[in-house]
Amino acid sequence: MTVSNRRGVALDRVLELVVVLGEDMTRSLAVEGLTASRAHLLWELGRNGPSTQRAVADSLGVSARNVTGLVDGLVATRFVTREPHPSDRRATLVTLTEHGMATFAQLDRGQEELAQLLFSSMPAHQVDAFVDTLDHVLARLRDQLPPGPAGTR
Amino acid sequence: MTVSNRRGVALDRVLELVVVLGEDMTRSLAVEGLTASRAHLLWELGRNGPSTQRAVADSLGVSARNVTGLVDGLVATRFVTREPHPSDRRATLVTLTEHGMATFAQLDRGQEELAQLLFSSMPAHQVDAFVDTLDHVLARLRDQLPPGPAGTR
DNA sequence: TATTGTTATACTCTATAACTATA
DNA sequence: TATAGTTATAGAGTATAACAATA
Repeated sequence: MTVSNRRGVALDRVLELVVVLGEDMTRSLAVEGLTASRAHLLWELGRNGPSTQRAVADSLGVSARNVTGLVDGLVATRFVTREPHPSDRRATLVTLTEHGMATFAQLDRGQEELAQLLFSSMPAHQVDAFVDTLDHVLARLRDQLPPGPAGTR
Repeated sequence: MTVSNRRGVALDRVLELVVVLGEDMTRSLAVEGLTASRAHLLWELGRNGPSTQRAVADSLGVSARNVTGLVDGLVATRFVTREPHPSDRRATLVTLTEHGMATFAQLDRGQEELAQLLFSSMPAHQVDAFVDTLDHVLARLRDQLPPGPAGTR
């Protein structure tokens, strides 16, 4: 441990959680044939329905060019299709295929299962206290952050 | 929120923390002229001292080829140098420059400051309870994980 | 023979800038 | 004139495989 006091230990644990959770999700997604970025896009489509690439770029907080590449990849792997926009011939509506919708549902179920795995054996009051502490930490982080644009969500 | 119950909320907060903390660290590192991967390498050197690329590859859990590239980048930006290994002429010792050492010290200080920012206004018992909960969550995640190699730390 | 690090090659994610088609 | 999405170009991170130098 680099920081030896109580608060340093807390931060160390948080950073460890970031690493372990990231590895866990990357592994799960790879099984579905997805990368983290593509899964994020798929997730937005599952929540918002068919979307223009512009809307996707804004919600993910990445460049339009990047979205072109991500959609190319998801089209090649049959998760989404590009459909014509009904009223704007410049735009395309990125749309989940059956496979894409099924995968979205599966990711959603996986998240529920993960929540159960992590917290099911914990008493409600402890979960609530944990959430309160996380809210506190998130508020501190946001206070420090620049008021810039940054991807929503 | 996709999961509406108490435990789903807890997981949502954790995932949010992962995102926000990741953005915060990426921003801080960019100021120093580092990427996350290069900072990770620099961190290992700061903790372990001069190391062969093979040792670095093992501690980061990445390929030897990747380390060649990361070290190339850190050499170009003057954070490290490649020094001959005293007894093995195949190997190089990746070594922090003065600038690299100063940057490592600064990252270390930054982590302490972050710990203070996040937890200083919190009573000790709450910090302890938070750490206990994180330990519980980490244990659950590890139980589920494959016993594979994976990068340490 | 085995190991260290490189070159060769390839894929993903990311960005900016220039350009086409359409609003 | 402004917007949606593509092509062109570029850099970082990642990987495997083949290879050279050395152990």
